[in-house]
Amino acid sequence: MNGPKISDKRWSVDLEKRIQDQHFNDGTYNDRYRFDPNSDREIFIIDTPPPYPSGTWHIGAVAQYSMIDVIARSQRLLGKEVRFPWGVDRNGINIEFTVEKKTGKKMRSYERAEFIDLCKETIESYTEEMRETAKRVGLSCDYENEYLTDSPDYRAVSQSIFVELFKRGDIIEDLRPNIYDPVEGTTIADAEVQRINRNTLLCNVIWTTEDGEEISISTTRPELICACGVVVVHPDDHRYSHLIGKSVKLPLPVSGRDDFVQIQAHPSVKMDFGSGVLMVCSFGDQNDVSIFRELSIRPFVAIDLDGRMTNVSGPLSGMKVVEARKNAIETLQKIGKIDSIEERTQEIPVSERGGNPIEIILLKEWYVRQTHVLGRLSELSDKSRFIPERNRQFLHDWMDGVSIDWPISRRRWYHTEVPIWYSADGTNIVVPPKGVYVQPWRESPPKGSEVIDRETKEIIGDYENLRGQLGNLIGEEKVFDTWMDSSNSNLYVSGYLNQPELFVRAFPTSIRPQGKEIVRTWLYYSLLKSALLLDSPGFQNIWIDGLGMDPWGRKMSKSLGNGIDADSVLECGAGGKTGSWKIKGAKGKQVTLKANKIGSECFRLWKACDAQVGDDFHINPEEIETKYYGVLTKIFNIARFASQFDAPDDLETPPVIEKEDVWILSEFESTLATVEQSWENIDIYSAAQSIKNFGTGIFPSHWMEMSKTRLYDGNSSATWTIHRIVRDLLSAFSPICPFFTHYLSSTLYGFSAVDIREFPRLPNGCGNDEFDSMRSLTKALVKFNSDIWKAKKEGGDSLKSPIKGIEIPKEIGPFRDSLTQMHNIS
RNA sequence: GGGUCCGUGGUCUAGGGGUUAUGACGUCGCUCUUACAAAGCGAAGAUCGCAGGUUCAAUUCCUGCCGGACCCA
Repeated sequence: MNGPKISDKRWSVDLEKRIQDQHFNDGTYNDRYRFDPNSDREIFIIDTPPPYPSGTWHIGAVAQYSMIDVIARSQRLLGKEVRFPWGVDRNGINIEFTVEKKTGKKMRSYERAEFIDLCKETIESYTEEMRETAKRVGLSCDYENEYLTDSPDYRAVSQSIFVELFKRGDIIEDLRPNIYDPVEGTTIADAEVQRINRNTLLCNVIWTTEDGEEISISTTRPELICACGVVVVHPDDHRYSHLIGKSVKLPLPVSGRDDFVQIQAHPSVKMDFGSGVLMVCSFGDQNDVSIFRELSIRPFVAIDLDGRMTNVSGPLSGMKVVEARKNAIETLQKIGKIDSIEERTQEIPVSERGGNPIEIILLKEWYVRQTHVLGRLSELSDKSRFIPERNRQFLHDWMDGVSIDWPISRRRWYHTEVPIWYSADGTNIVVPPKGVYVQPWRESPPKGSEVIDRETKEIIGDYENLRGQLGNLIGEEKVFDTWMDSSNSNLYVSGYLNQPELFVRAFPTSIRPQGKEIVRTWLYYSLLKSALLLDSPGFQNIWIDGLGMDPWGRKMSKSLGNGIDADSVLECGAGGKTGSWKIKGAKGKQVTLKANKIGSECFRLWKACDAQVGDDFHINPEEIETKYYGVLTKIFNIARFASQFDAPDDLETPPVIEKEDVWILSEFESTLATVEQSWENIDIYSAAQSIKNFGTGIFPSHWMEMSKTRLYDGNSSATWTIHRIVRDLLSAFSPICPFFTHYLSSTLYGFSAVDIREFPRLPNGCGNDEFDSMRSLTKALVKFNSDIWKAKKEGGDSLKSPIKGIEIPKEIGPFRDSLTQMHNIS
């Protein structure tokens, strides 16, 4: 017996940072966490969500990533060969907006190449910050093999998948009404539309029928009267049944079209909205689009790509939509066609990224066909396990609502290019070969490209041979929706195209961890890709976590002012610096939260212990500290206590084990079994709870107190037991607190808990046959100890003071000597 | 309007048809015991949102309502 091997008196954030520095810089990092695709072990690939760098990393997101790391480390602990990739999603309109904002110039005022360079530079600096935070929170990713979605490598895979799907006919080009953001000048997908409440003017406009009857039609979009193709009423609405079949005159002047439209019946009309008569315009909203399609009415293009009114609107032509609306109302008022105007709040669709009211515009775009595979997709997704199971519903809800194909082309720049060239006459197209990244807007097709008939999709031949017949090629200028790239992540990390041998072993990808808010996009599109390309489920496990909320249960957001920066929590307590957060609450209240020390280990422990997967979790730094820092202190001190007794050389072969130790070993074995099963089930919460309960509960409070005398006497059974338990407990705990357990296990046992590749279980010879009967004594033992503690407390005695007249219950008789000494019973 | 989840001591939370409902934080009291006061031990504190129903038995299952959060239309 010596002094404790651990010099630090307690766990601290500074110690944590020292360990981290060493961990990342002593040259062992890559060996530890590298993925070996040729390993004989079971392959476990994690489709890490590639984060989008935007300056600050939200604490809720970091919490989620730290749990993905727990999954990675726990699977390694179970002996699997884990690929935990570090990818960064860098395509997209976000970074374009950032650059526009920073420079004060809109994208289209730049040369395309120059703008792309600016985006790349800007996003690189954000990416660097993000890497640091990832390391700080302990993500054991393969940083050496980082992938970036805007790299030629990754984009080549995206483009190859596009070409593959195009050849199969699953990607088509078509002129269809599309959701369009006129301010940013690009098409967007259904999934990118958001609804916000806004005050609008509902105008009741007077229209006159061919018979001279006046009817009132309510609309919030009078500027679209010029695009009206039909006026509809509900078939059951007796007020208007006599009008069905009649014509009605448009109340505003138009040009180049008939100014009468027919009145028809349609069940989609809400009888109690306004007057119950509805004008249907191309393309006012999704309902308008479907009525046009249903009644096969020829659409009028009323709004152009710049968001201006076209010729059909007569005097409004050339005006922006908002201006045209104002003008239309004025005109209608002047000619006495306004019955009334009321202000009301209305939900209007806006683009998620730009926040601009969207329009529906007829455009030629590229689409991934999806409506035809929804049934199959649903079947395939049933083969994936959802964690938690109930979150499967989010996917089904979204799939139930999918009714149109996915438009994947965008009129932006910092994205993957649609890899297509058109022949001069437009009848043929050229596509690049597999695995080559191309930028058709500024380069010619590379060697190995193919010429395909644009209509039949038949392959005509090699570009090299046919180039003379194609005329001057026109490169496609459009790019992919970013989801088109990110929805390939699981294919990419599982080796699709680049590592075919691995891909056979590794697909479907072991696990997709993600937040529930992107089920309709990232998850859905990924599953769609796997279904179309491979007719396969895509994932074995889909782990869907809840969202990080503020301490009052509201979503954290910039606009609410209730966000918490990740670094402020991770660095809280480093160098003596404390943390303080001003958070806006409901009704203008503001609260200041304070904490002295948190750091990554405490933060991870909190997230692992505090909420079941799938539940939204409240983030309150004060609570993280008060509830979980003490747990680290406790376990730290247990290890420190153990370290003063020399560990037996052989922790594999038990000596003769005494009753007290058989008892705690039986409890420990049961804990280990639960933890192993929980790690197998990807159930972080249960694993964390079991470890915490054992490690801060009966082990120190009951067994250690009961065994102190024997430990100080150098009893071999007690010494073996304490070291075996501490050693294995640290291993089992290492996925949650890797730096903490790394430090303690290295100091005590000369190896790191994070390197264990076989889940620890107790050997034979620990009295295993008696485990069940011993474990049944726990309740009585705990009760006996509590009673004595209580009695001493009530008598005002200290715990070490002697106590008389205590009868040790028969069933815990085997522990008589230990208990007598522990409580100083005389 | 639809979906999902939630409503359990002051706060957060576990559980789940059947003894005195789990744990944590906070509160209070005691204790510096050869690991730990940035700790330990103990105590008080809950008609398990409301109203019905099923059942021998409901906090748990069902229905409705109320309240909250998120997602979607």
